[in-house]
Amino acid sequence: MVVLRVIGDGPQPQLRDFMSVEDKQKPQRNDRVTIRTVASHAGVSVAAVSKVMRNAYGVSEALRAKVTDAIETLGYRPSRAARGLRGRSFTIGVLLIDIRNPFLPEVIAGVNGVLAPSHYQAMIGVSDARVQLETSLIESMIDYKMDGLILVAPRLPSDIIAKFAVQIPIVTVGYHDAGATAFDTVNADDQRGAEIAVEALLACGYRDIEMLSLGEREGHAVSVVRQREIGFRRAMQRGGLGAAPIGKIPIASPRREDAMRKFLARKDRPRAVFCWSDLDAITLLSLAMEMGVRVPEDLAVVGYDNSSTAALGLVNLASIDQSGRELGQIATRALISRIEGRTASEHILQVPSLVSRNSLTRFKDTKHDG
Amino acid sequence: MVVLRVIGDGPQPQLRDFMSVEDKQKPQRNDRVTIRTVASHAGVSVAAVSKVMRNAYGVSEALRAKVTDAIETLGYRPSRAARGLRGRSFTIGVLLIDIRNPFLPEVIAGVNGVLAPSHYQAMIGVSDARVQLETSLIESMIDYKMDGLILVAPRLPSDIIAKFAVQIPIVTVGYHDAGATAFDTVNADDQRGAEIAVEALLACGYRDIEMLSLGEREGHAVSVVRQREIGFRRAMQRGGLGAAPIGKIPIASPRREDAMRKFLARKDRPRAVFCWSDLDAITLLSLAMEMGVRVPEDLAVVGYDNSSTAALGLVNLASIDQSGRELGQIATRALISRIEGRTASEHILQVPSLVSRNSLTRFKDTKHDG
DNA sequence: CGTTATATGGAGAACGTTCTACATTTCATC
DNA sequence: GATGAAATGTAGAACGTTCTCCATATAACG
Repeated sequence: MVVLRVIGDGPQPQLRDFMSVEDKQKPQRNDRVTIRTVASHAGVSVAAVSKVMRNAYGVSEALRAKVTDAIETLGYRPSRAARGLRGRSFTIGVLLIDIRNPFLPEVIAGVNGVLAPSHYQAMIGVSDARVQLETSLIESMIDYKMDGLILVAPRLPSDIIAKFAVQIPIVTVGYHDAGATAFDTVNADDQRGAEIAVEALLACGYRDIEMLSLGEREGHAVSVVRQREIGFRRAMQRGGLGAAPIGKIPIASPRREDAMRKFLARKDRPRAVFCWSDLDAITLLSLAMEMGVRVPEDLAVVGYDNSSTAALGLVNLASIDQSGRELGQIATRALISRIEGRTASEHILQVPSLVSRNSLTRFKDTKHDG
Repeated sequence: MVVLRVIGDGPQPQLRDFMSVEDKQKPQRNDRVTIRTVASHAGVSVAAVSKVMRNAYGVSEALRAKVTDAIETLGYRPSRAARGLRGRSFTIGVLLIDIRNPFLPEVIAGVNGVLAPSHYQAMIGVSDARVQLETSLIESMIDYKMDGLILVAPRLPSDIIAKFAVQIPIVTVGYHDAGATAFDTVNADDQRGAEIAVEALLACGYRDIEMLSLGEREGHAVSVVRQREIGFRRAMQRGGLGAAPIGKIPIASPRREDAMRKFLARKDRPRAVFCWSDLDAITLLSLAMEMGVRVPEDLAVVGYDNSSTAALGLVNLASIDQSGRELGQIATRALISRIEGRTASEHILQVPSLVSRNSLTRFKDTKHDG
């Protein structure tokens, strides 16, 4: 019985009440190979098989061979759920906010690369940037008996993360709290990254430089946005340019482009801009083209993230590369280390680098008044 | 004890033998509220609390109130791992191949949107497009006792998916096997999408049209690539243009751009091209710009996916929109329906639409020889 | 061979929940 | 009040694995 439906429009099938699980329970899968099957096949006890699986002390080579042979013959795979109930589930949870963050594919690739040779598996949960949703997702991961969590650019306050870290090992990526004692942080040095951007602009001869940052909701010093602002100010001061003007792009979507258009339309628009993230920098480039602002002749632009879109010939955005892949790798190793018992916190900063492209070339004094 | 490390380069901490879990086991968390705590607090049995949690038959309002009150007072959250061992874990696994697929953020948003009001949680696993890795990830999800799986653009043969579908409810997205009886398929009508692209090109006056598709590894009729080719051929024939030339972009990365450059450099290059996916269409636009091929004057381009990058002013790619969000929603509802007991398979096709942009405008006979 | 130390494998309970069977209570009818 | 049907709440076992304790076997030494 096959149903083929074509949907152009029309009503969607109604989703029934989720809580009514009375009518049909999980069908019984009676053919699963369990630890009992293996023990029986190998002629040993269940506890012996478990000892072999856990690489526990007190297993002879003869027993190990018998059990391993039975496992291979039967194709036994332990239930992660059952394992997690008493021991380890060999699962690492990764929490992502905003799956479109250009950073993320690389981080995930880094995580998966480190875990690939192991028995660990990464499971990803995607949340919106709301404290309640993030909290709920972390709780679900704990309820799942995952062995540890990597939180990527979490928006939660430090004290809430610390409360969770009492329950489960946690490593954060893209979260600057070097004072945290209950969890680890792994970051690109976002201050240094912004400094590098400014230094590159200065080296190309620009002096009239501003930063475009993100609006007020990202108020905490732990956020990458604030860190990049700090670095921007420091590099501007160090470059002898006392003033360090920072414009804010509102978080609310319909007004972001308005703010960028206003920036581009300014009579006193600077000659160079460091934008806090590629996502916004690329939008800025698009609007600049639309409004007849030439990049880099009228406005040099440096972004942050070195996203794959930035590298497109059509976009050609100079950008700070924070190597998400390496951050993912480092975070994963740190988490495994925590799972294995380390309690002293570690805070790791990786130095970013600039990838230069056509949005940033040598400054030319090509005044275009009006 | 805080450790702060800055990494520019240098050796990474060595990852210890994962199988040696002897030295340190999961720290005991003795303060977790369990079903026993709730039962004790409410003065009822464990089974009573379980019945309330499962919304099972045979629960009085008085008992329900007592238990619900205790649950709220204690902040009880059931262990998903323990639940999955006998009943449902209320978890849906989503398997993604290639996290950069422009389709995916929308699909995930659709899935999460449907699940948000429920007790279900989506957990995502990311795999490379290799049968062994995909298989291993699906097995892990089964071992985790997830209630069902959504496979997004899987590369596995149908019979392997069917074998898994005996063990766990499965819905596929972006996988055209309308004959499958063991699992559901939810797709954009990729044939129709390609037809729409060709029809739009014809309507704009183009007659010299080719398709750029993906190379031979995507050989199965279930793949979206083949489906788009079928639609292309049909629409070309229907438009009275018998020949339906389809060029192939190799899968291997360094040679993809070579193939596109060769296409762009052809003396007999067509006046319009339908590209199988935005990812390659956007690269084609970049190379066209670099090689002085004007879009759309020399070459009109239509992509597929309506990715967010296609919408950028800098890119401005006309593209077929398959509404990943809706596909995610439909797939999720279908999966819940399967989890609740439906065994008859369903195959759902959603009609895509064209989003027109500057890469596709009215054909003008502006011959530029040489 | 006897003694001591160490290694090994298994019994039984734990982990946190769901499921089944059924004793008891409640409700409706005469 | 008696009878029968339906509703209710609980006891005990199951789910699949890990952990702890300890009886026994093995190895080393005098």
